[in-house]
Amino acid sequence: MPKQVDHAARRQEIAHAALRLCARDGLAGVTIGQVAQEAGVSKGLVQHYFAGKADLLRASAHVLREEIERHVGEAVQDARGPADTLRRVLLAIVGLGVTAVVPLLAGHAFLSRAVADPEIRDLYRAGGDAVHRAIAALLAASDPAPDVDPGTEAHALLGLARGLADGVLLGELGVDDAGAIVDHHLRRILPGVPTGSGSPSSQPPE
Amino acid sequence: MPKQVDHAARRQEIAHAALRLCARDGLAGVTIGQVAQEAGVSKGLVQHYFAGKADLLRASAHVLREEIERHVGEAVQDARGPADTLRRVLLAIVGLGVTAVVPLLAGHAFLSRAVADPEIRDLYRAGGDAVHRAIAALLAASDPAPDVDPGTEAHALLGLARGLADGVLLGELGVDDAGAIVDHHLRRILPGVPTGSGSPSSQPPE
DNA sequence: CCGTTGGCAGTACGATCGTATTGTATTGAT
DNA sequence: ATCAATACAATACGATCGTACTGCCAACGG
Repeated sequence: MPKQVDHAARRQEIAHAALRLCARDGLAGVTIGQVAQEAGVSKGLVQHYFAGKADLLRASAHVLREEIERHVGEAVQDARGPADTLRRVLLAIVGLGVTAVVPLLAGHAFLSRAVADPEIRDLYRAGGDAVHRAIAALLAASDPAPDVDPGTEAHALLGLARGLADGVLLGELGVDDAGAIVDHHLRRILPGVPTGSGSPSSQPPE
Repeated sequence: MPKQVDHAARRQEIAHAALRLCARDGLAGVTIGQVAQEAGVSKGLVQHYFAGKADLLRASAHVLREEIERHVGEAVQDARGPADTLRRVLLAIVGLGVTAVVPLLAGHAFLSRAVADPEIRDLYRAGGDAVHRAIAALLAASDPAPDVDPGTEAHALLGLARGLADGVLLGELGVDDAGAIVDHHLRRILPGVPTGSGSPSSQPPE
């Protein structure tokens, strides 16, 4: 047996390099050679770990999803109750516009590829549905206003967060502004919770 | 003098072909040759009308913006008052997910290019700001609830509409669902206006 | 201790890209 | 009628792409 390396880890490293390139130059800038250079390995090695460019792109899309889920998951880590969790999830999505520009940008780039690639499209759908279900469940557990339908409101919340993230990404508004909008919206549909104190996106006044 | 043709019109035709390709195959699928084939002209003609690929892409981005503005403009055409206009604008943006998939998809593809190309980035910023200002003005003229700040609420509205458009594009929800969400949101901040009757996106019951 | 297996780099090759160049047809002014 | 300018097509060319192929080195099993 030869030297053993962590196959999955190597694939992740290379996929990460691909995502970085994707965010920097767009999907068109993602070539095998560029990816190899960005990852600091040889072109041949990329071939060794990926069957082809399509395989690399698919793996990158998966890594991309995991990356975003990790970001959101970290933000939720020490939440106090479902309402706070919901708030943190939405703020995390909005915050992607600054804290995770690479995944967000790469996500947009891949969106145009989701048209041609059914697997990536399904990945998007599955990811979106999962977030939607999670938000709806969180919403239902936060004793919302009586006229709020969790499923519908979850779509509104998710849409709002995604749209605001894009706005932040383009520099149209700041993260704080977007966060305030989310909080304002949440306060309307969650009458019971207090005004969102202890913002998780900025450190408290110590 | 040689045969005279409408230079601008020819450029628009070719740019439109580029946008169609962009929506179908993503930005990576937009090559001079493919664009020429899609437009039904020779590769040399594309060169004749565009200084290079970058020029073609820039022009396509401009055409893309005009296309979206045209779509929204048509939806607003026979609106009754600022509140109705605002509603139609938002529904038009949301409706892009089905009625103008090509511009919307192409827009996403170009977004990743806006990172590398300052001109396209400025185009995005300018377009977003213009829509934001328009929405804020419409909002202020619709006698909103007293606790509504037009500028902030415009960001929320625009974000919501954009996010919902993406959701519609990905098939997460239908246009009608998204439209209902927009209406619901509008009803909350515009207490004076009646429930949005006469949906402009679907024909009335005759 | 050695051979086989897999990590890894380098090169080769056909296809395709963007662009430069050349050629031809057409039209309007002289 | 002729000339010049332009629309348009076709080809050529260098660069780069993705992929295939070859070779070397390291390390575990026997």
